[in-house]
Order: sequence, then C-alpha cells, then structure tokens
Amino acid sequence: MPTMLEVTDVSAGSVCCAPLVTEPLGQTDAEQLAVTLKALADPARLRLLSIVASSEGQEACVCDLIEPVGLSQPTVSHHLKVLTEAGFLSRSKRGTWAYYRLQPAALAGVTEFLAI
Amino acid sequence: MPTMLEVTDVSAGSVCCAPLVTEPLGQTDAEQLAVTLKALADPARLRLLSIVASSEGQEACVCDLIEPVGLSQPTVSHHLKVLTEAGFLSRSKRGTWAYYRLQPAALAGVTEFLAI
DNA sequence: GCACTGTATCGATGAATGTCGATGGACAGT
DNA sequence: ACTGTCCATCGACATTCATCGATACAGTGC
Repeated sequence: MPTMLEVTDVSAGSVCCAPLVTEPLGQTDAEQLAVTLKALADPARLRLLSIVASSEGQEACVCDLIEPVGLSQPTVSHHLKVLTEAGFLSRSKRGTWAYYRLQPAALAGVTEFLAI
Repeated sequence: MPTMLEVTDVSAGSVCCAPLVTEPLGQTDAEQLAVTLKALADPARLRLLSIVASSEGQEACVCDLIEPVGLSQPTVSHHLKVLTEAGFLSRSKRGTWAYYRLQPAALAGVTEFLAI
C-alpha cells in the first residue's frame, strides 16, 4: 500500500515520561513535551479545542468553527492540523465535511505529567 | 519608594476559568491561558522547572542550573524570569545568590484547567 | 575604596510562528 | 460535464521568541 498515513496518532495516554516534579527531564523528553505544550499554548487553538470539547459528542465540523473564532478559513485549518498532530484532536471526513473530535486521553496525558 | 516591583505574583490556584472541556473559552481568557502555557512550552524551561522541582526543598540557586541545561547564564536568567512571571517559580535572594522555588499551586491550576 | 563573584538587563540576530489571500482538490447536486 | 461548497496546501509577510555577548548592578571580602 502506498501511503495510508492519516495524520499522526500519538495513541496518547501518558505523555512520555515521569511527572515533572519527580526527576530532572532529559533534553529529548523536554523537546517532545515542549512540542505538545506548544500546540496548546495559543489563544486560537485553546478556543478551538474548547469549542470542540463542549460540542455534541465532543465533535465539530470546520464550518462551525470559523465564525466563532473570527479567523480566516486557512488559519483555522492550520490550527486544527497542529492540534491533530499533537494528538488532541482526531479528524474524520464525512461527505464534504471534516469533523474534528476531542481526544481526551491526550489531555489526560498532559495533566498526568504536570500533576503533583 | 520608587519601584519595589519584585517581578509579579500570580498568587496562583485556579488559573482563570472553567475547565477547558466545559464551555467555550472567551478571547481574553484564552489569551491569558496561552501566556501561562507558553511559559511551559519550551524545552529549556521544562528542564529548569523539573530540576528545581526535584531539588532539596524544591528550590535551587541559579548557579546550580546553568551547567545542567547547557545554556548561557543570561539565557538561563531569562527563562527563570519567564517562569517566575507565569507564577511557576518564586524568587528570593540570599546574599549574592538568587534562589528559585517551585510554586506547586500554579501547576495545580493548569492541571485543574485541563482536567476532564 | 577596590576587586571579585553571582545575576539581571540590554541590544542584536537568526529562527520559528500566526496570519492571510490565492490556489488546488474532493465531493454533491444539477 | 459544470458549478458550487467545503477544506487543505502554498507562498508571503510581520511578529514573536530563544539565544548570545557585552554590560550594568548588587553583595562580599579585602
């Protein structure tokens, strides 16, 4: 088969390593975690994520996301891709529409890492 | 007195608003949260935070942080300032040395916000 | 006062990133 | 096929940011 890539699934759960407060982080672990946190650290993405999370079935179509955040369609598409690659959302296309669904495990992974 | 500023204390606890998944985030809340998360979303800062967190009394002197992260002293100082302004660390000067201490409540606030 | 050490600030620079308009590709209806 | 809609990618631009060397500031000891 050629390229059945379908974005990237982190198959999240725990993020990568022991909780932040237990032991010093190595360089590569820190870089990986920074990528994940950077995906969250943007106002537009936080809003998109919260809108998806509080939608029916924690799922929303792109067309329903553009107006609420007040950004252009390409920009919204870009942010959704970032969130998806970080594992916080998953994408499924139904007809002409693309639906993005919350992946609670990814959030849980971050929480677990930051927990005391 | 002229400027007794002493950085900025968030006197953290909960971050600012309802958990991410409960209701759509407003623009200003999202911006505030993004600033907080951006402070975490950097490899060097994650490493610094984890080193401080796993030190005796969850506290460390700048001089003990420079070598482990392998960055210049001004850069380390910059990152510590960012973490302090975000409320994750507090600073206290004792003699010539500056000690940075973990503020667990700030981490707890983020955790609370991301929790399901 | 003077030298020394530990930190913070300043200014510069290169890299990363958020944003948009324009374009392309996929699908539905006529 | 043609048209229209929904969405992703591309290229460009402006801004932000991580990093460093140089410098300034504060405290200690002589």
